[in-house]
Amino acid sequence: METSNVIESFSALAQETRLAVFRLLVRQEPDGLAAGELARQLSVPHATMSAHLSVLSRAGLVVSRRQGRSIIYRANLNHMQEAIRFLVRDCCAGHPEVCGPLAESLIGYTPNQDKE
Amino acid sequence: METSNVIESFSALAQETRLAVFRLLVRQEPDGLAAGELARQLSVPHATMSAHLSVLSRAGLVVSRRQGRSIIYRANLNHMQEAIRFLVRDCCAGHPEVCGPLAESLIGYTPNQDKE
DNA sequence: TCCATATTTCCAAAATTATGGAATTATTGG
DNA sequence: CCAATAATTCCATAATTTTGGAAATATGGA
Repeated sequence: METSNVIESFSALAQETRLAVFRLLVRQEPDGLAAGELARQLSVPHATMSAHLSVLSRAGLVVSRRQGRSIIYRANLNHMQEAIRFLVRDCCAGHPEVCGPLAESLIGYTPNQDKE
Repeated sequence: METSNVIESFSALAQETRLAVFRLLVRQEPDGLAAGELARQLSVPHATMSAHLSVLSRAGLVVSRRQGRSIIYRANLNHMQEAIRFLVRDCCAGHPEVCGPLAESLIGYTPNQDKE
């Protein structure tokens, strides 16, 4: 992933509604959610939600497909994976004391822990 | 890490100069770099760099200490680690097909690979 | 075809962020 | 104390982002 896309992706997630949308879509995988349903669940006007979805979409963080009258949005987990990889590479570069614990926490990961 | 700080951190990194500053500081660990040196190396006016550093600092991504006339900035790797952990938790939640490969690439990490 | 539903596009106002010269605040050396 | 160096703060301008009502576009069913 090149830095211009990294910036676009961080910028997309650096907004309350959009971060909430992305997190919600991750939890809805692999089904996704319709645009209107996202607007309703997050109490955001249609036009505003549409603008946010287009930002997330341009960044590559979500993908959409039409299904009847609705447009279903899904989180693009591969893209997120690439973004994380970018951060890890820069962050760990020569600093295994950071990388190590991260890797451990990934290995020991169990889906049940959901605390902040 | 709470979502407000996550947003602040992403927002801080979602800007060309600031992302460059952070990456440079990671490579300079653990010595850090003076504010003026950062401005010079990245060809940014002092006042502008100072504003960017204060954004990174407020987000917790960098820390600073005075040394004589200079103020030395360092990357806060622990903070970055927390930010990555947040992403991974949301991204992997119930999706080991994403989490697994990430963990592998962390385990198999060697500092020499530096491709984009 | 006509109507209801789902979304997006248009557009303009409000809010936030970025920029950088000039002034101000610290620190060190003579 | 004074001059030089290093940074930050002040402040105004420019640029970008966010917001959401109203209009336009697309789809499916009667």
